[in-house]
Amino acid sequence: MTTHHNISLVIPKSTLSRLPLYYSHIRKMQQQGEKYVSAASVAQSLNLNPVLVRKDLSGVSSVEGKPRAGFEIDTLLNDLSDFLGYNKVDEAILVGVGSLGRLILTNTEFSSMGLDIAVGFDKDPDLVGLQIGSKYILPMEKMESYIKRTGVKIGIITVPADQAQSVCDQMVECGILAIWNFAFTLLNVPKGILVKNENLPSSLAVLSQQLANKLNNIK
Amino acid sequence: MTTHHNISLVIPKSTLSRLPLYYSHIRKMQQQGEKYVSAASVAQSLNLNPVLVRKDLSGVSSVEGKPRAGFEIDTLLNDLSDFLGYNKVDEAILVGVGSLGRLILTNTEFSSMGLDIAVGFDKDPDLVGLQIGSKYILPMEKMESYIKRTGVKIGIITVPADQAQSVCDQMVECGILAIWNFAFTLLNVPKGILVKNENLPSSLAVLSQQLANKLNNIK
DNA sequence: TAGATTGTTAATCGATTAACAATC
DNA sequence: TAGATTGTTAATCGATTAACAATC
Repeated sequence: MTTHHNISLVIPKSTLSRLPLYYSHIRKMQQQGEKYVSAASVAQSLNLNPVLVRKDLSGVSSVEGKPRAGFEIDTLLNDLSDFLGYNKVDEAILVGVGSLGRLILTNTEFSSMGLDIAVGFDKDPDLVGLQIGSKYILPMEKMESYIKRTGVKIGIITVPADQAQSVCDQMVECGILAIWNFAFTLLNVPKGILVKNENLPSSLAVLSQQLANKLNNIK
Repeated sequence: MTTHHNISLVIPKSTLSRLPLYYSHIRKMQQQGEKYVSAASVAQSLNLNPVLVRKDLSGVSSVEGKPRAGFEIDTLLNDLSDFLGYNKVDEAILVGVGSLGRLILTNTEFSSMGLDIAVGFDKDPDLVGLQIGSKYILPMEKMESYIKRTGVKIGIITVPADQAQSVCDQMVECGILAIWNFAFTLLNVPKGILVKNENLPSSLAVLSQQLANKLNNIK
């Protein structure tokens, strides 16, 4: 007996972070004309433990996989994109239109993944009014009314570290519920507000320390 | 009895990824003229469990913290930057001088964290020969000889996903040992090669799914 | 001294992996 | 049928948290 139809199934974060990888890999197979895909083959291609992939997929697939064959690709991709919210678009705002902010604003990939960054905000008057890609830059003073009017729930922070907390506070005050933080600082938020930190220095630390250990032959 | 002097102490990845945060927070306190810092206060400022911070710090500090006072800031910062390799500079090369590649190439923060990106490589002849910030762009054909001549061990991949594996293979072939991958794809590498993936779509998936759950009141 | 803070040991929690029966 | 693949249950592993004695 299996539990299906992802209703109220709690999917762990770790699984969630692998789903986009599965999606893009399986998408590629679909484009190559494949009709079926097995968890086993996905595991092999992505260098993951097969049990892990089976468990992940069985958590999101609306139908059981068929022994020997695997999953029907069309159905599985549909379930994955449903699950990842690629089918319904979330709006977001971005604050801090420096080089990183610009990069994110103009990246078209996000929209295919269900995130539409509606506008950018910046305090620099020289930037205000400009159009970056197809996105307008508004002054910080308009953020509050914008959030309240549109009900947007996701905020992206790409300001320097020392301004991040204050931007964050403003966002939360106005009703933002989820924050994607690219500033190198941890944010203090009230309980219930979601924060995802994108922390390059931390990643770098892990990598270079591991390399140092390796070179020192400290297993 | 305490175990100290981080000699061959294995520090878990999770700890490692928090150290840069500690460093930058404690650095700030130093600049404000503080002499001592307690694990407890760091924990509170960064919204972390105090036991976690104590354990992390006791793993890297060369001296014991003093009950009631905490750690002497100067010593602790020194230990942290030693540990994180901020004192000795690692060289790296970057392949793929698109907008993200450029951003990383010109980011001066990395050099203060012990990573010096020496040159960029790109296959686009229009980019080759250019100087981005202070860094030169070389043609892909020169990568092999560059790596072999300089003995550089870290490679940064900022090419599109469909070219990432081939760039990775070339790097490994030439002797790169650690790869920082910004392309949205998992890389296949021989055992023993370190890879750190910087995966924005995965982060986004986690965040937006959590938000969706929250909005649906599915606890 | 009293109490804040330390470092350690044990308990808990969550995610991954191993083992295995079921099935096309 | 035989064997590849499935989904599940139990074991393992690693990281976080709780409890506590030691100390300035």
